[in-house]
Amino acid sequence: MSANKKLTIEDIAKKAGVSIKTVSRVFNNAPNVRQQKRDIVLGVARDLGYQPNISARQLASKRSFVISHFHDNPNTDYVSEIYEGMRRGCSEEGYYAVAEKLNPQKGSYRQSLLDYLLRFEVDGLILSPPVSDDQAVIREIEKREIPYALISPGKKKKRAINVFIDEKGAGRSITDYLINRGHENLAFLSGLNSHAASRQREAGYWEAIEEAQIPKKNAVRLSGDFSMRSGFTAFDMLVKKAPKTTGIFAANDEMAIGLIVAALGKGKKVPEDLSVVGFDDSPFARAMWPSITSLAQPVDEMAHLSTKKLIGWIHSNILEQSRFEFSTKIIERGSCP
Amino acid sequence: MSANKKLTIEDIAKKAGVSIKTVSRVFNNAPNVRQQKRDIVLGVARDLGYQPNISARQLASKRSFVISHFHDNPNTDYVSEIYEGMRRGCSEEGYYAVAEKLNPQKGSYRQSLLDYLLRFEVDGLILSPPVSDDQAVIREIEKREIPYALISPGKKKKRAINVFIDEKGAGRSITDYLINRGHENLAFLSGLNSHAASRQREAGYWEAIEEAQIPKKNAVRLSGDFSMRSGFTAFDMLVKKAPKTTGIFAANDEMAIGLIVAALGKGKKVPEDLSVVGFDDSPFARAMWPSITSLAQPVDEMAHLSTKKLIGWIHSNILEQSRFEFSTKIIERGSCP
DNA sequence: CCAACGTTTGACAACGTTGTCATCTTAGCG
DNA sequence: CGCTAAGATGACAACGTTGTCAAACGTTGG
Repeated sequence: MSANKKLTIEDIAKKAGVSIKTVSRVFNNAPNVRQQKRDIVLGVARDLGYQPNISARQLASKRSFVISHFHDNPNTDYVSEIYEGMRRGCSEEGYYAVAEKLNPQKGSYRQSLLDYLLRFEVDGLILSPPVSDDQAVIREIEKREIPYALISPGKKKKRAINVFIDEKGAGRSITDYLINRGHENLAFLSGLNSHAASRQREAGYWEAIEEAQIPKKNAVRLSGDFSMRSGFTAFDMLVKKAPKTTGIFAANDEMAIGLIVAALGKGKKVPEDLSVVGFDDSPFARAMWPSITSLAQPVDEMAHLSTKKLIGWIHSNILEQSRFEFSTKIIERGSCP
Repeated sequence: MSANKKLTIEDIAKKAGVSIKTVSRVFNNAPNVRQQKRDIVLGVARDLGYQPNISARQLASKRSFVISHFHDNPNTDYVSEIYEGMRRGCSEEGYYAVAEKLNPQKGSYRQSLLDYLLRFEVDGLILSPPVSDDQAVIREIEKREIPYALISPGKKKKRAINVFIDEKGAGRSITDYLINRGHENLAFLSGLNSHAASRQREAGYWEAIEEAQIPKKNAVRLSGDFSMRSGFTAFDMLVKKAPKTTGIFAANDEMAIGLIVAALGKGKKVPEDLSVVGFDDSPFARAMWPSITSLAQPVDEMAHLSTKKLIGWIHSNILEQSRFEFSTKIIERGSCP
């Protein structure tokens, strides 16, 4: 239990009656070790509480055991959920998780990524939106043959691990959710059009509208940019363009909050006069009052899986499966019960 | 410029005409190296673009070159600002920055910290509220003689680096700010009483009230818990207890938002009927509409300084100065212009 | 001018792993 | 039953740095 002294591979080897190299093989899941010995070594290691020394590994193997997450996303909740999933995956495999915020000024942004790759020799990379859609960055990574994973990419890449949700399906299910609750006049509040995800969510919206045979004139699209403020101003637009609207699907929670605040300010009641569904299930969706019904994606799980698969790829040097789809869930709350 | 090959200490030694040990001494700022040689070595290293290999250092010196930030704070904006400041400081000094979220279930929380310390052998620790106020945790750290820094601790510790703002002074200046704008009926919306910072901010509030000779009956205290929802419900309390109030000081931005949303819902205008000042200058203070006047603390700078001083302490094994106070600034925005 | 001491320098052995390559087993096959 | 090839194992040299200790170099005071 208590690890007083520093254990080395040699202690394990001695106690297990094998050479240090065999112990090394076991810990690296190397082939050509008899199952019997493998079990003995693992048993001894567990009993003594042995953990391989990361530095020595790095030095001898010339690998860094560092996985880095590149992002350029002002949404710190999203980013830290990814970090948490990564950290879990890394710590299970004896890797370090590092997060690097890219300088948002275009131009220098790519340069800083390249500098970073040069300096730290990472073993694997995880990219999340919007970096996961930057083809120039991806090209550089592929040129260097660094294994990488894309979280929610607009375009799935063949030589990468792609982890994503069915954005269009999610858009459909939110819209269906509103329709099932009797709303006949709907609005979609879009995010930045440059985000592929927002466009896909919108496609799902229209698909659901069509399928439910709701007249096109009873469904509108408001354009936003993912910011709270754009949700706030979208409300004025809504009043002007489609005052009869009762059900709103916002492409993220922040816009939903902005819109709700604007509506409350104008004396509308939420959800009685206006029902709103958000996207992302951010902490604010919970904290807000009224709390916000929102579609949750399992970001933590997505990051965790990316990490594990990435490490698998690094170890085996083989990319076995490149696409992993996750399912989503609508969390019912006050803004659209 | 371009680093094609891996440079080692040996390359530098050869080119500078000294032994590798001397190069090592230069890079570790070790004493007893003639200034002349020091300059030569540094010059050669700069020309060739040499960076010491972290893993080899770790292995030989038995230091980990890892600084870890322990937190248990749901406010991801705050946490990621700390991480960013740390990361900057670490990368300047060739250290790794790692963030570890403690399991918030009491009980297991301390155990997981201890497990972590055992497993990863960090060189230094940074604690932020509320962990920075957990005396049991601090005791364990001191027992192990690991250099550590406290960000905004309730109690400053002698054998630690303490980095903080003048919470009481900040409370005073917000209150003065409201008074200077002509408000004669004020309210303070408190955070959790267990947070020392909230109590200190409140002390500043009362001090300013007293000094401005505002009758005690024109100043109230509403109790909240830092959550948006508690701000929302505080508004009802305000209407009941002190309907004439026009100036509000909320102990954080989330409560300010909750209160504003409630006020807007009841037909009050912000800032015309009700002026609100928040605390923390969180991203939501900017994003909200109306945007929120808030007191900003330089969290990033505080984390950066902590990191640098911590590394200095680790290197010299001497804690030179233990207290660093930062100044704050009120960012004027829509909710109290 | 020399002894005595502090300052500077370097040779070489750690540090705890993995890579390489040689050797020893084992299983399969004629 | 012997031979071969593949599989399993181990000895030992990397990996790039710092720690240790001894040697060389300066400086000071007598």
